[in-house]
Amino acid sequence: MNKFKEIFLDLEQKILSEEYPPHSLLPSENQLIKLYDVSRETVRKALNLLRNAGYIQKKQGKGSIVLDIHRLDFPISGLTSFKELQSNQHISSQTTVVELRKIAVSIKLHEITGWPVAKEVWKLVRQRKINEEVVILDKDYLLSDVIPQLPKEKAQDSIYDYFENELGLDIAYAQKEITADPVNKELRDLMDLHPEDRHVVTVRSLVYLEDTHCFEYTESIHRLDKFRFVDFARRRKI
Amino acid sequence: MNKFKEIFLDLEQKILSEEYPPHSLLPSENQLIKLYDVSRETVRKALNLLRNAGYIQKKQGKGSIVLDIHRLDFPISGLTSFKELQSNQHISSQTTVVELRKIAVSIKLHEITGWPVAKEVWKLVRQRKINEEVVILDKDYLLSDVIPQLPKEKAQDSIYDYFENELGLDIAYAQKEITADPVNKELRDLMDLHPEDRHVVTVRSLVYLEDTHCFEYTESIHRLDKFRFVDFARRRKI
DNA sequence: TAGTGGTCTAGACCACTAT
DNA sequence: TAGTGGTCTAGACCACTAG
Repeated sequence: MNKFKEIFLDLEQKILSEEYPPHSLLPSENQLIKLYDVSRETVRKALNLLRNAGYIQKKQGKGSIVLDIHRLDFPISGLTSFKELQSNQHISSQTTVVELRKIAVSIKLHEITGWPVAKEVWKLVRQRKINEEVVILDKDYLLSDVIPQLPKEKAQDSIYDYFENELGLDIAYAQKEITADPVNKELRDLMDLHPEDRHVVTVRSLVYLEDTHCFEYTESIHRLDKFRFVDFARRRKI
Repeated sequence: MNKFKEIFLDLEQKILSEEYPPHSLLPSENQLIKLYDVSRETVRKALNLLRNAGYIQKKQGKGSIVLDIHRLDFPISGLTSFKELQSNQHISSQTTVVELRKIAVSIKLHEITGWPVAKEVWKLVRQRKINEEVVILDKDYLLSDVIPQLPKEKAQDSIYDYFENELGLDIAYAQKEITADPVNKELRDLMDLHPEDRHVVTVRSLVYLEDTHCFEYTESIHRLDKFRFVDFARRRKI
C-alpha cells in the first residue's frame, strides 16, 4: 500500500468517525508531515484525494476544513453498482437473474459500444427487488473475451466484485447518461410498475478497463418513484 | 496563470482539435518536460487534470492515451449551469424571469440549506424555453448577504457569470440530487407539460463558496422528454 | 534493455490568513 | 509576523511495457 493512500484512508476514517468533525480543521500539512513521517508532497497527495472525494475544502492561509457530508446525504457517486448502493444505504433487497446467455453483438449495440458486429457477448438481465417489488431492471452486456465465464451465482451477487477480486480486472472509468424513457411492454412485464407509470429513468453506462477498452455496457432501468442519484461536483475553473 | 494550467489548456486544445486524436499517445512526460521547459511534477499536474476531466488514461510503461470523448457525447458534468449547457450544445433557447424578489427563509428551506429561519434570500424563478416551449423551470434561492443586488437583466443571462466575473465570488463545489417527482398545479401552470405527463425530473443542488458556506439552493425541474444528464466517473479504488 | 509512468523526498519561494 | 496552503524544482528509485 502506498503511503499517500494509507494517509488518505486514515484521515477518511477519522473524518467519518468524527474524530475530525465537520467545520473543524485537519492538522496542518506541516503537522501531518511529522505525524506520518513523510514528505510534504505525500501529505498533499492524500489531502487531494480527500478534496476530490468531497471530504475537505482547503483554504490558503487557513487550513483544511472538514465538510459536512450529511447535508443531502453522502454522495454515492462515481462508478457505484447496485450491490454497493444497497450495502451503503442498508436497503434490504433481492436480485433475480432473468436471463444469462451469450449473444452476438447487434448493429444497435455496435453503434453504442463500438464492438464489432456479431462478436460474442454475455447478456445478463437482473431484477432488483426492494420490499418484494421489482423497482430496478439491470441489463448488462459484457465482452466474453474479457469475461470468459459468468456463473449464475456470481451474477446474483456483485459482478464487479467478481470481476475485480476474482478475475483481476482493472476497472478504470465510465461514461454515464441519465434520461427518462417511455415504458414498453418488456418493462411492464419484467418490472412491478404502477399502472399509471408511463416512464422510467434509465442510466446507461459504458465501462472501461485500465487499457481503455470498453468491456461493459449497462442499462439500469428505475421505476420513477425509486430513482435517486446523488453527486458531488467541484466547479471546473481555469 | 500557473504553468500547469497553461500546459493543461494547451494539451486540452490540442486534443479537442485532434492534433492528438483519440487512441493516440501524448508526448511522454520527459518530452513534455522539454517541450514546456518545466519540471516533471509540473507536467504530471497538468496530466492529472486531463485525466480527471476524462481526456486521457495513463498507463505505466506505455504513456498517456487520448480517450474518445465522443462516444456518449462529451460529459457536461460537474457544476454546469443552463447557460453553459446551451452554448455547449448549440441549443437555441430563451429565458423568462417569472419571479424575482426577496423572501424570508422558511422552515422547509432551513431544513434543506441550514440557513437561519427568516433570514433574507433572493427567490428567482425562471422559465427555460426551447423551441418556444417551457421545458425547464429553474428555482433559485440565494443568500442576500452574499448577493446584495440581483438585477433582472443579470437573471435573464447567466447568474453564475455575474457572480464570478462581476461580484468576484469563488464558487467551489456543489452537492446534487436527481429524482423524479410528481407534477403539481404550479408546474402545470408554469411549464408546457404534455397533458399525460405525471412526473418531472428535479435536480436539486446546494452550491458552496470557497469558504465552505452554502450560498445557493437550486431546483431545476425538467420535462421528462427533455431531460438528459451526462457524466464521466472514475472508479474509486483504494 | 530502454523508455514509460508511479511514488517519494528535500528544499525553495510565493500568496494568503490570522493576530 | 508566524503559520498556512499553492506552486515549482531536481533528483532518486521503482514497476511496468515494449522490442
